[in-house]
Amino acid sequence: MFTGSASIEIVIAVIAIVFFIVGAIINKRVIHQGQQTSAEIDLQKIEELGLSKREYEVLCEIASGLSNKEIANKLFVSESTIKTHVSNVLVKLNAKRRTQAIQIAKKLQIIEQ
Amino acid sequence: MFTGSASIEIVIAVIAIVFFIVGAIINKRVIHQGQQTSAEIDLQKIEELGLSKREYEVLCEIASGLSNKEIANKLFVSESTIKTHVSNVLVKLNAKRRTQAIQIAKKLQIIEQ
DNA sequence: TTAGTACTCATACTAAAGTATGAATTGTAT
DNA sequence: ATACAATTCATACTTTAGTATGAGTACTAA
Repeated sequence: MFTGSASIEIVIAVIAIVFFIVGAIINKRVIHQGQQTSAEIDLQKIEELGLSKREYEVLCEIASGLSNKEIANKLFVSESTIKTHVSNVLVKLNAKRRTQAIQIAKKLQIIEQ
Repeated sequence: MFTGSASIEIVIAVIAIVFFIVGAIINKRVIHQGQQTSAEIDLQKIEELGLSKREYEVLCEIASGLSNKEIANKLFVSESTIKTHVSNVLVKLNAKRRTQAIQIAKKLQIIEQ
């Protein structure tokens, strides 16, 4: 009886430890995969903000440090078009400046860190 | 015997699942703590760039999305002083604009991501 | 077909950012 | 004491950024 209940406890302890470790390892792999593959951009939040495809493109170029003229050249449109997009982005992100828009976008996880 | 072994298996299964989850949770917390603590700002690179204490301060405020006037108010100096600092920061980081300075500073790991 | 949305562009403006120059002050190292 | 770096500030200027408004085009859903 003593030996029996003791062996059961050991078995349980071993199982507990093994699965504790397995859980930790699997969790680590999942997180690392997540870090490598997805930059974790919240696509849903982009839609919630009402950002159009083009506006989001412009936001990303702003975050990469480009001027309106440079963005215009890159996207093959006029600078005035970019200004329109930028203004819309600022309203939708509730930002006063493009630098603030970058910060807000990072916090909302809608652009790369 | 059937009921006995079955109940033991259930207990073992429950313990396995519980410790699997516990292992995963603890692992996640450890990782998150690690992300919080390590900001990994390259102080040496700041010196190499020749950024002064005040210039670096201004750079950080730029990155947080503030305007020159807002930075001036925060640091209790005139806007013209901030403009001087900003110009110096741009030269030292080899940036054309403040948005580009933010990007470069992030790549050099001299500001928070 | 029509209403709506997204994208485009222009013009005209105001505001903010950035440059250039010169200068005064302070603390520090030689 | 003096040279030096850092910080501060101003004035004048050019360049970007951002706002406001109106309008044309294209695509899509009702």
